[in-house]
Amino acid sequence: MLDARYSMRSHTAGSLNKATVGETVRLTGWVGKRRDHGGLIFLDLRDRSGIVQCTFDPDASGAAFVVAEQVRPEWVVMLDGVVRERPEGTLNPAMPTGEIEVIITAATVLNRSETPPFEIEAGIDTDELTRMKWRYLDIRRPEVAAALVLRDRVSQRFRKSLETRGFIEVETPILGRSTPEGARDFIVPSRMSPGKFYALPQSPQLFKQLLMVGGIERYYQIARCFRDEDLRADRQPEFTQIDIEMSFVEVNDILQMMEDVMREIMHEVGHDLPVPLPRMTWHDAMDRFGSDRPDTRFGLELVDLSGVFASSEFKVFAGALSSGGVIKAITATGAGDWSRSRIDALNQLAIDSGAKGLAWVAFTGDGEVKSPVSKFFSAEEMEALRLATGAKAGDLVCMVADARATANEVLGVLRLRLADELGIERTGFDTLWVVDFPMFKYDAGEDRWAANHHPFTLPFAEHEELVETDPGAVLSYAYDLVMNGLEIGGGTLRIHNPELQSRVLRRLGLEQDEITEKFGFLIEALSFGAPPHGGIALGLDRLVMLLAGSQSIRDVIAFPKTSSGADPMTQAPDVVSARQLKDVHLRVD
RNA sequence: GGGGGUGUAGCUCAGUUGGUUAGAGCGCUGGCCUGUCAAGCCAGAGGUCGCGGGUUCGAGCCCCGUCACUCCCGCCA
Repeated sequence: MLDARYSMRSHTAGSLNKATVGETVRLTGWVGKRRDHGGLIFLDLRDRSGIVQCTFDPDASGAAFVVAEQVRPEWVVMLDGVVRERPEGTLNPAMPTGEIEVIITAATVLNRSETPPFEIEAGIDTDELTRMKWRYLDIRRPEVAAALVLRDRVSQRFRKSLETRGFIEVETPILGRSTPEGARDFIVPSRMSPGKFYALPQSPQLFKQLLMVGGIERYYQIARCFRDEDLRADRQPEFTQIDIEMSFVEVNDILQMMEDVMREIMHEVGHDLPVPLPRMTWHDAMDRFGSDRPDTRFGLELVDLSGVFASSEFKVFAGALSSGGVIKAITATGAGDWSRSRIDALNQLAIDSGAKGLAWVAFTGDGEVKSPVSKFFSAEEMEALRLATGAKAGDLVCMVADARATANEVLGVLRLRLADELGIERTGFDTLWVVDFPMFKYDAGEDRWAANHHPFTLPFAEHEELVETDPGAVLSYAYDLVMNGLEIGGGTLRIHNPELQSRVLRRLGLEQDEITEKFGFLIEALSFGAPPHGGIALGLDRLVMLLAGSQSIRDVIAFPKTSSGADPMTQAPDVVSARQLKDVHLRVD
């Protein structure tokens, strides 16, 4: 809370209310709106705490009145005056300070201001580029400042909650080494080691594990992370993780700790989080929602129709089933009378998402059945389809016949689109765990197995031997925290056995000498009595974005970057001098 | 790397089939005004129509290229 200590002011603007009526105050801040009535001037004074109306009456001070005539928006002023109740009929209930005003007796201009490129007030609709170019002006706007305050409260509460549970904050290096796997690294040339480079951390993953080997037992850090990948509304090249690691724990310990901490965070900012949170296996999430970060605030769940069409004459269905695939469906309640072009758009979305096409049956409001494929269905199959999907008149059944993973993913994309188009309202903070992720996923493009979370994830003990023989079947002690269909955190138990760690790295296609070269320090550390350990990292930006009700993490970052990774204010990135390049032994084309 | 959207006054936008001097609201400047809070009234200033090229008698509008912003796919352990 901003207060008047250590400052030129006696009070903050937002602190004035009926209780301070009669007090003589000195305020400092920025000039907002000015309403000049000729013989009387109203001026909104804004500081971080809020806005208060200051009234300039020549009868109170002729000199102050002259100043008020001259000041313009965003000038910085110091105002002396007396708080008083507003006259009958001039109260402003829309303003927190709307019951009072300050009659100004002396006014000092501390600094002048150019006319700002956009108006400094809530609710403006200005291009983000303009706002970013003068971000310091944007930050003066109450809603931007409020987002930063919210972010501060969340991180402060995190610190407090973790500190009271015996965690200590430890800083880890920003200049680290590049390791294979994961995102593209931001790299930093080394002056003292010609031709060699540091990498900025994608996360403090290995260092926090080494802190566990170091016996710290409970660590956390509000850590900046860097990934040189393309941006999105919820992705910036640098972002902040609440990074946590614990020793001597099982999955349940970490999830319970996180739930307790999350409940305290949410409480801090005025929301209830009922714990324990629901837990859903990755397999169930994919099967029911077609996503590993399901938004469970609405239904439209996926239904398996493989049984219904087990002996289908329809070649597309029969073919999918005979090659080990499935027929799955989603019932769009209320879409039965959609136009053909609207359904065609869904079909295109399905194709773009990897399906060969969308088979659909529309049950129109007046009891008709429209479908390009129903002619291939028997009456019994049609009836079974109705039963299995629960489709009624006015509903649209969308079906995908494909490999299970493809069918799930396509319908998962479709499900979200349908929710949008059907106007399904999604409010609140829908929070759950998705657990038991597969250890590996097959990268068809590179024809190799990749880590699903990261290469340090502990596989299920009973699946260890499958690492070599059937990697796709290996499940792992990995978990994601999902809120409103967004991954806001994720973690794993870690491998603490050096042999197992080497086996996993080999599975990922690394040669032994490469493992020794790039991960030798880790394997060696594990060989010196590494405790069982695990942890989690929360995306602070995304969490605060959701809490702020924003659509973009740029809204909750003080100085964000554009989608091309540039900062329009400082013009970063920029060229450097020939001398700087020479120092770090680089030549640029 | 690919796809969609956007780019006209400081800001948000309109701009017809290609046709005279490119408009509006807000903001800004000046004037009037003692209870406004989106103050009001009057007057005024303000334009590289993102940039480059092309078609045309003539381009904000059509074509080609390019840049920027934004959303999405790829990518993001």
